[in-house]
Amino acid sequence: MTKGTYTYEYPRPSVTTDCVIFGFDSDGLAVLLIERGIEPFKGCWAFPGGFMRMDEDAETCARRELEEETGLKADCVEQFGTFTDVNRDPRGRTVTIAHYALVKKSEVKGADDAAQARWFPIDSVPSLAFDHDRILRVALKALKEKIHFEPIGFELLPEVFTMPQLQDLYESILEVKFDRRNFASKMLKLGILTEVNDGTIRKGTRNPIKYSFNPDSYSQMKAKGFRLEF
Amino acid sequence: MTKGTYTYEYPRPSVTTDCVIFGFDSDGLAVLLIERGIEPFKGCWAFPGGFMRMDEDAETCARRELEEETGLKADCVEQFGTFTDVNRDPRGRTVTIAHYALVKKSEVKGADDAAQARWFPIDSVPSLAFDHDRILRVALKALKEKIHFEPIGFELLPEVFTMPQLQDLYESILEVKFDRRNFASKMLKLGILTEVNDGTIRKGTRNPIKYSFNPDSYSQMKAKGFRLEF
DNA sequence: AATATTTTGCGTATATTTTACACATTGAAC
DNA sequence: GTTCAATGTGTAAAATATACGCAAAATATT
Repeated sequence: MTKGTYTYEYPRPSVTTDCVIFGFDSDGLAVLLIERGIEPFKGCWAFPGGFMRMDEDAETCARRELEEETGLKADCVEQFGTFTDVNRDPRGRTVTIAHYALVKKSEVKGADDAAQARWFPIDSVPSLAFDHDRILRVALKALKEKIHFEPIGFELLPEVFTMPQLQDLYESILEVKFDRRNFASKMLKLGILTEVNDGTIRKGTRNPIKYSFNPDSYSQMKAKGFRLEF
Repeated sequence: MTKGTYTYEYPRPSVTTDCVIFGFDSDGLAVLLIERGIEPFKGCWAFPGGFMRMDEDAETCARRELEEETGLKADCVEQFGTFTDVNRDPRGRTVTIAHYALVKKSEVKGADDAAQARWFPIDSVPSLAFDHDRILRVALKALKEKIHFEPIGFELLPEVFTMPQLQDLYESILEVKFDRRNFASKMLKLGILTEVNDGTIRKGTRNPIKYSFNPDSYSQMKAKGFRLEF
């Protein structure tokens, strides 16, 4: 990106993207934050993000910033809102197109590359820079609504997972408790899970059955029209 | 808005808002379009919209442009997506924050003030300027999803309406047919409708009962937590 | 004017879905 | 070894959704 002088007849706001990165493991839902090294809000935690280039669209920008700042490549990146408050950035008028990214925390290695990146459990997120507190609230709301219609949950789990893990995930995101048996039967009835035989013989019921998400069944199901209610 | 010279170190896209205006009457769902008087896309139909000022947020901008170009003041204006394709505007890099506005078509008088504004039934919309075809598709999808959770439908009806009208509205937006009796009982059971006594004595069943939306009951219901499924 | 048709409200029977819940098995904890 | 917690399976009851009949009167038809 070339620094120089760009002149316009009317003033223009800066356009940035921000990325709310959701991860999930046995400790529940978490978000990846970056500690700001410079003013404003130096030392505060914030979402990775940055200025949109003239030759990239918003999602491309969000993915680029995500990788630059955290080393992560997410499969699922989606915009959920644009934040335009006049005073949201003390440096000057800036609008940000906010995205969420869903990553398999189990596969994340590079997150530690960026020394100042850290996962925070969703209920232990500190006060954030700019209007990022508000952005996080909206992101969570968007995630909750989205999981009712699309199986985004599977983006957050390892390739192979168990029914209790899947239930934990839904319960973490939706902040409700389900009956174990009803959840399992409902989920299996959807027909988008494939039982994984990893060679080991399941002796007791104590060690759970392993499943993987079946994208083919899902596309079929989607084509027919369906409901994914929880 | 002052014209002049504004210089930045990095290039910036223009930021606009666009407004997909939905209206409803006995002919079904419709959108209000503006015929473009200048290039590019001169003579094409498009959504009202324009450049965001430095002292207004996106929703304020959308409302302002809406009023300037159509004379309408909508109660309900909400952003549903930001469109950022690199080549979406031939004049230069522009991102637009798209909103939908819901207006009571029965109360619209000023729409004809703008000579080149016209309502189009939703299934007779011509090919639009810029990427507005795509924006309309996304707007309709957003509307469909939204009506499942919030009673936005009432923004589109007159203050006083009948059950068949309400059903027509839901059927127009969701593109499905409901059983008349089941729809009515479901809707009444929500407890957000108030029967309106307009003095006239209802003799036959042929002339329908008049209702109005009760915002108080709705807020109560919302506070308790609820589902608005159709 | 007489008759047929459509529109509206109300209520009920049936199918489907959701919810609540008990027990047997076995790994883990002590 | 004994206790505890985690997992899989199935069933009965409750709630909800669906399908549909009937009567009254305005409107359309002849």
